[in-house]
Amino acid sequence: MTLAAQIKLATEDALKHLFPKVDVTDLPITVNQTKPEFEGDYTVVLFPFLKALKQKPDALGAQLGDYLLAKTELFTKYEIVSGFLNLTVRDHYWVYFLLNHFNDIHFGEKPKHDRRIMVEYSSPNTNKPLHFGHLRNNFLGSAVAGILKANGNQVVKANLVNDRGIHICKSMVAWQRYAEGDTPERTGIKGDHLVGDYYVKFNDEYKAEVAKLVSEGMNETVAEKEAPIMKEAQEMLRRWEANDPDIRRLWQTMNGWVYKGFNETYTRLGVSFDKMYYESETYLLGKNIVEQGLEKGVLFKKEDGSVWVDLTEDGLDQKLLLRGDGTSVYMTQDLGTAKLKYDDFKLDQSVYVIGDEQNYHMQVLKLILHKLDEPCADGIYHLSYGMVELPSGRMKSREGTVVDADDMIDEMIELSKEQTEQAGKTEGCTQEELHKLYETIGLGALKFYLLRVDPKKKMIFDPKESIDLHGFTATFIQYAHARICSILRKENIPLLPNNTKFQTFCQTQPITPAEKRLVITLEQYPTILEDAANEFNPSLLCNYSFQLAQQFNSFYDEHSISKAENSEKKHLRLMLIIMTAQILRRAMSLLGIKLPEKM
RNA sequence: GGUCCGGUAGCUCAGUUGGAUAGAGCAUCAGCCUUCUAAGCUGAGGGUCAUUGGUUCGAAUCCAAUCCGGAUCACCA
Repeated sequence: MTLAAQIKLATEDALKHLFPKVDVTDLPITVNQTKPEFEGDYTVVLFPFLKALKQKPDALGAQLGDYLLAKTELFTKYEIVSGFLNLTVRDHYWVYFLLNHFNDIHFGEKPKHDRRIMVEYSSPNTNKPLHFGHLRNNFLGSAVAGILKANGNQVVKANLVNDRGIHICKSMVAWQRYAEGDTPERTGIKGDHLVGDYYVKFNDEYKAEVAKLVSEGMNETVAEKEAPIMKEAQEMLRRWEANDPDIRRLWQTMNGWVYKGFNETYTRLGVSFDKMYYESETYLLGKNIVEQGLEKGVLFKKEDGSVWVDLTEDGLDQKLLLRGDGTSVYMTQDLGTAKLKYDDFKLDQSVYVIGDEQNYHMQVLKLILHKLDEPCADGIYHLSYGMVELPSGRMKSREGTVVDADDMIDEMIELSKEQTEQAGKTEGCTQEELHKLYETIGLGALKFYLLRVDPKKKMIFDPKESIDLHGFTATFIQYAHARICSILRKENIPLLPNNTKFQTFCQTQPITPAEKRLVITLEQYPTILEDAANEFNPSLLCNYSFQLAQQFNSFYDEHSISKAENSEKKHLRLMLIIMTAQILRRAMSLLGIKLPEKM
């Protein structure tokens, strides 16, 4: 149990004993870290108790403080400052905390239990390469999966690939028309980029054809439907759905190129999946659910035969689920896929990492499943994140303003190379080591940059101002870690200290403020890790790790480890930095960020 | 128009189950490498927490209204 939680319990216990006639169970007990300008480590806020207990702050604080001092071993003294009870924690506590945990690799993590959670993320379209916005999605999904796993959950990482539909046919049509048989092998272009180029080509051509028709006097909306290349794409979709072997073969070939490209990118990003779903295999699902809904009377049919759900009672509109001709819409297949996932893995929770533009869609999805009494409904959670925008506004592939994911990775690695060389840190390293280091720093910076802000906030990225490698960055954390490793390389670590000597030691020689700040932060890691899982929010780990690294740097500046005053002090400090490095490494690894031993 | 999300330092963001004088990073300025890695440390300046009202011992945080920005409300996916 964390210290804050212990203090809370002790306070509750104290109130019960001191005021046996008052029901104190509902009183809110707030335990905070004491502000640096006051003496003490943790603070109990007294105000909420005053009315119920009919007490003055000073009197109550004194009673509480005396009780806590007498009944627990935790504190050495207390101070009451205008309604706040500031408690000073015994140095013993911190020393024993370190002794117990400094070498525990899984500190803060929970043992495995059988709650099953699926995290669906990435979910690319196979008509174009991944862009900057996809990076946020991939890092978020991957990080959340890691965080949930560290909290003991059984996690299934899933990717639902959008591999069919009119947009895919557009790339195919353009390739048929203009590529003259070009392949990734022949052109040397990465498969997803090659296909993406033809998607762009389609749009250019389409625009030209529409313009031509309009110049010939056709109404624009009509022209948009009549453009020959669009009709070709629609015809191709019909043939695809009718299982035309030629079209299916082309489709498989081109998707194969894209997957090869995606896999290269995924490997570089360090993201992976346990289960792949393909829309070409799921897009017909959901009809039976709709039919059952009709039988139950939850859904209704209109005159033209189309099937709807009425959500007006929930403050929403009516929503179409099957067209008049019996074909599905997007929502229909999502209903089916939700059930499929649930049946495949017996999920307790199903997390969808999808942009906030689909908030409404996800709300409706969950609502409909509830109305249909589908057991998968309860577990659905939409991890909604804001778009990554450019200073000029949203990225638009048609206007060529997208920042390509592969380019971005290359740029970050190049940037870290420049900065490493500039800092003169390349000496004594092999080319291979340096290559690895640049990748670690570049990718780390990219991931941290995208994960450090609250997922639900949209973020603005200015490509002209490259991502910083100073301050609140992965580089800062990596650097602190490398410094620790450097010390540990030079020091022999006596793993079993003499306990009695240690006890005398920490009674006679108090730990310093810098040491205490560091160990207090170490002690809070379990709480942060748990919060990150509860809120599906990796940015909590970014903030925490940065704070920890910052505190290590101050500590490092103030105290020498190798030249500590005596061997006990040295040992204490070694435990401190070993544990710091370990937590940094674990926390960052959950986010997919590696920490080098030298940089 | 309905619904949802956001508005905190020049910029990017923490802080929102109500707690002490609102915090970081970047940028600006001033210091610190003969000493375990200066990608670092220490300090300074910088705020009407969008606005107004309410709730109370106490509000950036809760409630109401207003203003600004964004998303969404398709027989598209």
